[in-house]
Amino acid sequence: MPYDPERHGPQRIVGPGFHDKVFDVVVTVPEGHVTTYGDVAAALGMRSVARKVGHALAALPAERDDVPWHRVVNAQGRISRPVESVSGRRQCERLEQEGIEVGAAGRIREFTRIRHTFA
DNA sequence: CGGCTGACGACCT
DNA sequence: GAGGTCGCCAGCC
Repeated sequence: MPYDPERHGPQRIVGPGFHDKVFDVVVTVPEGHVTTYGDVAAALGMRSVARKVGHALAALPAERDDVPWHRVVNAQGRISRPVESVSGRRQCERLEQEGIEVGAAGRIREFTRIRHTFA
């Protein structure tokens, strides 16, 4: 069982430290492009924390709607959530909204071409 | 303080 | 390509 406000109390609004750094990096991903959890982690100087990048985005507060979380996918060029899930469908929508096509099983079309790296 | 948990990734069959 | 294994480590109990 993941987070349950009924049992664990109010959710932390703004994640300290690491979460904010993740958000700062993701904000720089240009529209029409995508990046990966691993690339974001590498941009932070910690290639090994790709999983934590995902965790940080999962905890993205609603008021941080300036963060283009939907442009972050996994290294296989797929969205890392079931397409049938609520967040999965919303990610597909927002991607296609800016011209990025999402194929079966959440596969990003032209992934290698539109992939953004932080050089 | 110690254990658990993953919006992951690299490797191997 | 499609699975399974193992390592990773910041937050949260």
